[in-house]
Amino acid sequence: MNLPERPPIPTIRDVARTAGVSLGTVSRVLNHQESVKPAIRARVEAAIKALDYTPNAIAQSMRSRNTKTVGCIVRDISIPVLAEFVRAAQHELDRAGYALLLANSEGQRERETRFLATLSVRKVDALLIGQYSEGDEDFHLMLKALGIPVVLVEREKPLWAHAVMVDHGAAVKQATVHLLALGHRRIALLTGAPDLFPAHDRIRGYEAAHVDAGVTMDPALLRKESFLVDYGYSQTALLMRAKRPPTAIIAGGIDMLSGILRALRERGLKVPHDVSLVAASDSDLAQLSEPPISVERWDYARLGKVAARLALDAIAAGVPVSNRTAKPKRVVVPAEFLPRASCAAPRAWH
Amino acid sequence: MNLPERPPIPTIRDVARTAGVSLGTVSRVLNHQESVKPAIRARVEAAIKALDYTPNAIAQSMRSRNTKTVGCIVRDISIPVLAEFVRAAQHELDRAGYALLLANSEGQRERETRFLATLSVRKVDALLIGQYSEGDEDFHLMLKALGIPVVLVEREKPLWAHAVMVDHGAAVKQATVHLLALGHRRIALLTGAPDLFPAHDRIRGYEAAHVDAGVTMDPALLRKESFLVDYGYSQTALLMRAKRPPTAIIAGGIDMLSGILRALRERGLKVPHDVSLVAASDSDLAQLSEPPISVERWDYARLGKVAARLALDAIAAGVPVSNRTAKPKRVVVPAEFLPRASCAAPRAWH
DNA sequence: TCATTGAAATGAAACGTTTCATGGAAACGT
DNA sequence: ACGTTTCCATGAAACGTTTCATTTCAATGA
Repeated sequence: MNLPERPPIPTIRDVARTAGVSLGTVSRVLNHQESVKPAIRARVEAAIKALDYTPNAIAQSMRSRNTKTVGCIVRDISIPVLAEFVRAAQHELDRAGYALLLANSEGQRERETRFLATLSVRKVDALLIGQYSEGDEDFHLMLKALGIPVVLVEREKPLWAHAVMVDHGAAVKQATVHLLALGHRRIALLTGAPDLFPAHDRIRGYEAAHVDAGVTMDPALLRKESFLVDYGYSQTALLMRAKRPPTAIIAGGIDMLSGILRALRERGLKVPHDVSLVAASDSDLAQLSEPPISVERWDYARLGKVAARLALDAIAAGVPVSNRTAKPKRVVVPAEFLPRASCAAPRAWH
Repeated sequence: MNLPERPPIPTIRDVARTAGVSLGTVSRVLNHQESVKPAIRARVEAAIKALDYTPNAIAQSMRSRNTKTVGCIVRDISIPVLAEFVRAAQHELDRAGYALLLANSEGQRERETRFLATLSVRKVDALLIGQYSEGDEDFHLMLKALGIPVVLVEREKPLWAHAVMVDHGAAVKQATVHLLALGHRRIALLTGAPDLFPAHDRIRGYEAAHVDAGVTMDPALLRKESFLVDYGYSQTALLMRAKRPPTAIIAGGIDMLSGILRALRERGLKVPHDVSLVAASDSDLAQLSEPPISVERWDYARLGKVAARLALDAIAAGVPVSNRTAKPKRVVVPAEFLPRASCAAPRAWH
């Protein structure tokens, strides 16, 4: 019978006993590295080695009231740009000894709130989140109630939170300017609800370019209801079968490109012959399409790294909320328009 | 001065006091739901509501010695197939009240071992891992030392661990049969080191198809050193400039397609005119390429779901390792070959 | 030489749960 | 009415740390 008993995991108490010192001393050797005589320190370290002791992070968290863990809620980890974000954030957190607790909101408020509760219970030290909607005051209160630093990803509200965002406005403005210069006068922009930062920032760039060029916009070409790939598909299909279709389409959602391409293929439309195209993020698909697709591009990994750094800094700075000295930090990552063969003069000009 | 003091977070003790019962009773109301009189239960629940009490997960973990957390180490979360895996796993774990702690190994043994240590210290309840190398005995010992259920992802060793894998052998065999039937006699397979399951399983299918058809293989066409996209690029370039290039290429790495396409483009080679092509996973790129690329396909999300289920079941089953009654479970997710226009008869036959 | 100091080490008290050995009361059989 | 069982509820003891008020002890100054 007698099962091969797994030897009990040594505790700090065992270390203290082995080294012939007190608990407190061992603890000080482990952490603060404060005043402890070299001779004693050596004894303790020898005991640690001998027992192969590692501190129990749970017990440490229990007492010290921090978990060295950061939560992360993103819309969909399977979107390459977001995956890259998570990857970079995890890397940076890891370097600081922090772990990443991940969840997909799938763009659902209900999943977001549920996960917020989970994170609250688990006492994570900070939160990275790209929320479902920016306007929801109840949700802002829930965030505040967490009592931990919050770093918004591509969101501006609530105003008290830190945030990291991409300069979509600049990139889309460049793209629009480029298309206008090519002679396009009917440029469609497909993006999400304008209460979300990436949408209204893109719209801002889109409108600014038109205004600068003195070109009036057709409101029917500004589609602003969803970032999702299916929306890219359906709106492209809709627009291209309209009486006056656009001569160019700017995708304003990071994973919209495939939907748009599918819709165009199904109607037998050629890029850029029938319509010019700009995607909202670079990807293998954009690069290897025939022709290659122009894109809005930024440093995806940098976004994650910056978000992680904001979180770590805020944790280090201590009590964040309701401390009026601590101004929220806002970092805007630059973005640019990268023209490729998918943009050409509209057909009428040929 | 006086800062707006955040009201102290209520503990189980406060609940007990408010409800006028003992700690143990509250605990029983919260967990086991064992015998506790309806009247008392109601009092306790009222107190919980009144105080807006939520149990502290850290303290629970401390005492109950489980963290309701599962660790996950993957090569690269930014590879869509793996992202989908993680997403599905997280979803399934979440349904069971478990959180997912994520790390990228980036295919480096050093990062794997470091993260293993992190997970050990944090006392996760189980681990999902696609290791860097299968043969490493030291690493197997480290895994065993964790003392928790381990679910291998696309790996077979160590033998005592649970595992979930994809039936690459069957899919690649189908693909090879298809190509052979089209008349191809020089089919290249680009894959990873054969000590890793996805590589040797694919090789098995590749060889089986050749043997069945009585076609002898050219060992020079079997490239088995890496799953990485760069390897796809370099080997394609190499093979296509050889004296006797292959007439078909099978990608044996989930993110290799873009590298192969790039190499072909650079040499001005057309698919399927100059070379037929099969990718190792489906993707927007494969579907929207001109022509669409044939793929090995399986249910990516299912893989993650199954892995999570194996982990949860193993956790529920209790002490897993060194218990000879508990046989490791091995689940093979079916895969199939999906022919598209990228496969055609070799040029000589035209 | 003797108080005085400061540094170094100690021991006990938290942290917020779960669990377990008790205890008390109600319900039962005789 | 009395012992026995059953059912609920209790209170204290863990779990493995950190921290803080003490104690110890050697070094310092007068």
